[in-house]
Amino acid sequence: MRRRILPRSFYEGDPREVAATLLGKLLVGRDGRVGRIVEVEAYCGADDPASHAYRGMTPRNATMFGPPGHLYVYFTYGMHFCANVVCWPQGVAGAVLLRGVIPVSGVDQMRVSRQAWRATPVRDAVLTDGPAKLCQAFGIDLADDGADLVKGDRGMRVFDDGVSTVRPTITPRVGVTKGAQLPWRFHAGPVM
DNA sequence: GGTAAGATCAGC
DNA sequence: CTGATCTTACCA
Repeated sequence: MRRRILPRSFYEGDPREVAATLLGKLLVGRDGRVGRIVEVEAYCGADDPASHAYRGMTPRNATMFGPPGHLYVYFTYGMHFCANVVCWPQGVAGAVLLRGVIPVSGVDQMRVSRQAWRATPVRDAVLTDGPAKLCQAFGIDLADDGADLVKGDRGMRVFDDGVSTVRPTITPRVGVTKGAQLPWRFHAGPVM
């Protein structure tokens, strides 16, 4: 089926709704890298103690307060990048963390990117199944913070190719200590 | 100026 | 389960 860029309006709503509907969509990156989004988490800004935006705007999280449909990328644990899709209207912080994709194409390039600096081989099964892993695989770093996913100004876009997903599995978020009980993680089962 | 925690990952 | 690795935010 034909690929259609998700419009800006897709991202203007509540991160929890955007997260649920983002499952099954295609993350299209540079060098032909494409992945189907199968795991995401919603972060609800001022309403969410686990959100980087819970206590207001800082230099790091400023992108989250900007217009929706942009990428919010942050650096953490001294070595990893994580990528989010900015939601809600400009001025209201909220985002969806991209936690996992299934490679659709450009797998060779993903392997190369993931293998860099590593001595032992990276198994395909764990190529893009984590927020920092998919950033590595797609070559996403701080230079992509603020990238427009609708215009594709930095080669990153999100498409809908009409593929249907099964009902998402909903669980508490991974790796958070505050708001740990909130069921804001959405995981796709098999994608057809 | 000091420091604790962090939306993680890989290896044992 | 632990080590790696360092930025950020918060407190004094």
